[in-house]
Amino acid sequence: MSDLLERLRGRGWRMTAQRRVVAEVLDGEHVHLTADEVHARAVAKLPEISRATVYNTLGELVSLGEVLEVATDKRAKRYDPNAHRPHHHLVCARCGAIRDVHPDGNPLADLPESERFGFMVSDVEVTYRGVCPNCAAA
Amino acid sequence: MSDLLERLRGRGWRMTAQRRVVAEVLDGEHVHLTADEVHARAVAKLPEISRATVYNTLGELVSLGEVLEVATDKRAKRYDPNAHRPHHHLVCARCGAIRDVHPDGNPLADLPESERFGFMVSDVEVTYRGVCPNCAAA
DNA sequence: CGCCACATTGGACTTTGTCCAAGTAAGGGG
DNA sequence: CCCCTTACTTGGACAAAGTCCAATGTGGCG
Ligand SMILES: [Mn+2]
Ligand SMILES: [Mn+2]
Ligand SMILES: [Zn+2]
Ligand SMILES: [Zn+2]
Repeated sequence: MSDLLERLRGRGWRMTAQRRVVAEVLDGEHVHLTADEVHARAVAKLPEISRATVYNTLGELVSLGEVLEVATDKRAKRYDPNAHRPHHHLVCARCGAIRDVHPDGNPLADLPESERFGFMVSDVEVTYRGVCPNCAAA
Repeated sequence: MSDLLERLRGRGWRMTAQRRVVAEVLDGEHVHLTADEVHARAVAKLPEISRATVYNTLGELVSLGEVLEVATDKRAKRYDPNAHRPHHHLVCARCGAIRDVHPDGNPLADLPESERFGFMVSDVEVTYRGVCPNCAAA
């Protein structure tokens, strides 16, 4: 994630403690946190960071394409730092656990012309739902 | 949609003016309204209907499987009365217009065992995004 | 018709997110 | 190395979306 910090510096961002902490929180595999979860973890490292700054920073990262917004649950938006490798999501319907997945095939190609209604279709988001091994065992 | 009212009566629902109005509002093709939009249209037909009743009724319809919740935008949930024919959605990124679509192929089959992480995968939701003809013209 | 379990209501409350005016500090120029 | 400019941060007010509840109303059976 320090490459992210490099890229941001390159884009003229001022490097603040707050932005460094948000970037740190968004590091790792299968990370799909809500804004408030990001804030809670950021506060653990930098107690005075505000909710507004977390929202601002996440919004900026999204508009730079460094982080994706995903709508896997129907409540809060989740922020996905894995923006550079296209992927989809597998969500546990019971506990909400989220995994990145890489299905075969190209769902864009599966949408025939007759089903496009004149739209310029550019993107597709696929969410698989099921029950994770943990929840199935319980 | 009067088949819906029949089915509900069969399930022991009391037939109230409010429930009839909500069912009426949810009639038609490509209908994907937010709860507040449902409420606004219901009020036009029955001015004293409350927001709480609209939320209650929508929730009941969803848990009976008569209506689907879809999360095509990242703001309010949308309610989809087309619950009995499986389909996916095509959304305009500019104006939010939503169309039902029926892609070829079965995306569930495209998720290899090695990408299932032990989940029992039962469902998949596909959202295509693009620009509708109207917005492209403007 | 009368009853009562179920349904509806309005408002308070929660969650998620946005906005703003005032204060703070990054970092380039001197 | 310090100062100044300007971008950044902050807390709190506000808004939108949704939940909950005690009081009230009513569908439909007997
Ligand atoms: Mn992801
Ligand atoms: Mn639909
Ligand atoms: Zn689970
Ligand atoms: Zn459009």
